[in-house]
Amino acid sequence: MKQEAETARSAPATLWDRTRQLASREILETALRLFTEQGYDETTIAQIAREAGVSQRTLFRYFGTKEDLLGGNQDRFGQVLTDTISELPVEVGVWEALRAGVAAVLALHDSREQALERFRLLHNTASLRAGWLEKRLRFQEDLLPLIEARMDAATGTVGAKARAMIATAFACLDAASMTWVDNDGKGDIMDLYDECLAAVRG
Amino acid sequence: MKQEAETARSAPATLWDRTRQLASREILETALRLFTEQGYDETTIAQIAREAGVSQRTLFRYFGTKEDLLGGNQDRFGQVLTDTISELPVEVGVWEALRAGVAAVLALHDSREQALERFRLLHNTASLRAGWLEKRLRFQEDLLPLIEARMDAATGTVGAKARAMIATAFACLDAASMTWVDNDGKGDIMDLYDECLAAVRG
DNA sequence: ATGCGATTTGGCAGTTACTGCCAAGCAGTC
DNA sequence: GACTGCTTGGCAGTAACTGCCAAATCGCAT
Repeated sequence: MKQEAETARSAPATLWDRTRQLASREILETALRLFTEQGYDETTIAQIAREAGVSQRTLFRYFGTKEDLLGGNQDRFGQVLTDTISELPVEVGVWEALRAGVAAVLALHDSREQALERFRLLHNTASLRAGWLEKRLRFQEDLLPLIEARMDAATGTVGAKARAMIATAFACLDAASMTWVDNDGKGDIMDLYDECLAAVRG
Repeated sequence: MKQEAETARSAPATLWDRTRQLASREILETALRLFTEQGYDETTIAQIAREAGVSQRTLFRYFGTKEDLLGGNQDRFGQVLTDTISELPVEVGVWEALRAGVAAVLALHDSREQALERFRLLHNTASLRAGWLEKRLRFQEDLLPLIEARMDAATGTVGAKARAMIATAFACLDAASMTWVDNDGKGDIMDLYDECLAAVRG
């Protein structure tokens, strides 16, 4: 759980780790292929396991839930988000900080095409949307102290305001990515984000 | 599906309907009691059915999913939301319209205590939050045309901006209700909502 | 009140995601 | 080559949910 740092590319140490890595990739690719081919809900774990050549039990050991099979492990998003913002100097305002966080997360995708495919899958599958929104809510809560620190703690309900601002940033990201998908990936998401935020802030 | 209008209080027509109504209430109350007593995830359908004196199969015929057992059928929220906003004159601005919609939905709760209990359950149960957020997203999409109509269609990406504004309103409602629950229901939610929106649009 | 037709109910089996348990297999070490 | 220990696979079980069929129940006409 710890040695899979950044160095894992060239020194797989033991054969075991190498096999693990291989199996992991095989499963992930199979899953993603099937998801895009026939849809998320229509693809069963049994099918993925069968086509990837492993048992269901093993599959669940690699990826705890069906959602984890989407790849680009989403817990990392939260990590990058908080890291990015916490590394910013305190002089940076709330909105700039949030924008930087959003940009950092978006930069995590390998390619424009991959991002588009993921967003499309996400926006078109109810069960996925639900899980994603829930996970994101947790990220928002993690961000709370970081954002509160950048507000003048004069007035009383700082928590509520900070929550609202964070949630608004994500709301703009949602609106931007939805529109982006609707336009088949034309233009830049961050531009759309800025446009959305501008519309909200009057 | 149609005769359960507003008149159903005193004229249950046939015995069947009366029995149905009774069973429905019995199931709902049992479910809500168990949910608040031992938590949503820890309560099984089997237990609810057993304690309500019906078979699981029948329970699922009354309420299609476990979430439906929360009561205050949430599809009605979306209805009230769109109805309220669509009945407003076009001169009313976007933010006022959204505020009116939010207020109307909040007014749907029977009592402050009931609202508090529901919000508490919602905010403390991950699986419920996920489902609720998803459902809400659909409401937001339904609202889109209504809100777009109130914007000057001058600039290009009206859809994105409208989505962002709608989502922001809900974001503020979220922040407000969360804070409200944290404070054990002290104060008025709409006041918190206004505060949040002010902070965002600051 | 009796019987008929329509509806509701309950039980049973099956599906899907997911977990615990235990035995068999295989990498790495001596 | 035998031993140690991680990994794997199979099996059973759970929880939400659905389809199917037979039995109980209701409403109504006779």
